[in-house]
Amino acid sequence: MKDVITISELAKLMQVSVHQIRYFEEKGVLHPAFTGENQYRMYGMNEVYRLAHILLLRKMGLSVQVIQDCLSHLTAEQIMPIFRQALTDTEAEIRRLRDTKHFIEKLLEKKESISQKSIQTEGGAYSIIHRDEVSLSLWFEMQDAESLGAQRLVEHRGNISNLFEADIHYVYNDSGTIGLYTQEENRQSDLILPTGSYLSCTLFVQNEERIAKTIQEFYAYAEEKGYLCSGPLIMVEKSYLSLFTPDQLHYELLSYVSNPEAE
DNA sequence: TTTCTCACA
DNA sequence: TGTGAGAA
Repeated sequence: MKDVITISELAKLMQVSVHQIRYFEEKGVLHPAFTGENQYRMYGMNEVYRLAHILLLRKMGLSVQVIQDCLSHLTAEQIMPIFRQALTDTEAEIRRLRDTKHFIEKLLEKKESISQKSIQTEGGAYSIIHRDEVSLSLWFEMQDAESLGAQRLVEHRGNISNLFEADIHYVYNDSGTIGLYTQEENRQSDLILPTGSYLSCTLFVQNEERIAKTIQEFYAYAEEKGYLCSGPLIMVEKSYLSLFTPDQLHYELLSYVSNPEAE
């Protein structure tokens, strides 16, 4: 009696699916020790080790084709660069996951900080906040808020990575144009928002038409409270916050205030 | 239970 | 690179 096991026993032993074992066979990397009269595949210790190796290499991200090469004809010298590449790819994957982790942390942080915001009015939640210096790079300029469409995004794509994952700053210039700025690491700085106090209004709106009205209300509020606003009006779009309320757009209006102690 | 095949993500 | 379903 030969010391062999069936495919389902092998699958259970190595914690893979029966399907997967047959798939490896189809690709030529793992063959049964022999096939019984009933056409059942039977596997021995050699195959157990072979499968263990295959699974290790799969874990390293190698394709089944490359695994086949490694386990058949390649020399140790030929295998080394393949493993070095696997290391490089793994490091890239770790960076990607770390970025995703940072994004999720930021998401939760922002959500919580907004929930705690003060003075709720009809138009939005107003507060005076301190902001550290922010360096922005110009993405592109447009004539008015309505001219931002999908076509426009496609035109200017490429200049920017991870669109909509980061804050997008709309800066209203005196000339009437609107500059779209992003906060990109190691890019040239086109606009510096100085450190200091800002009047902030966070708003969640169903449609964009509401925004123009809110901007008026924003300045009316500042005047009523006696705040001296200077510099351009900045509107920060936080599209990722819509993950919490998909039917609403999330913005923060900001204006530098030179007398935060007013009121 | 296992095999094979086809469709599908 | 696998998975799911169905028939034998």
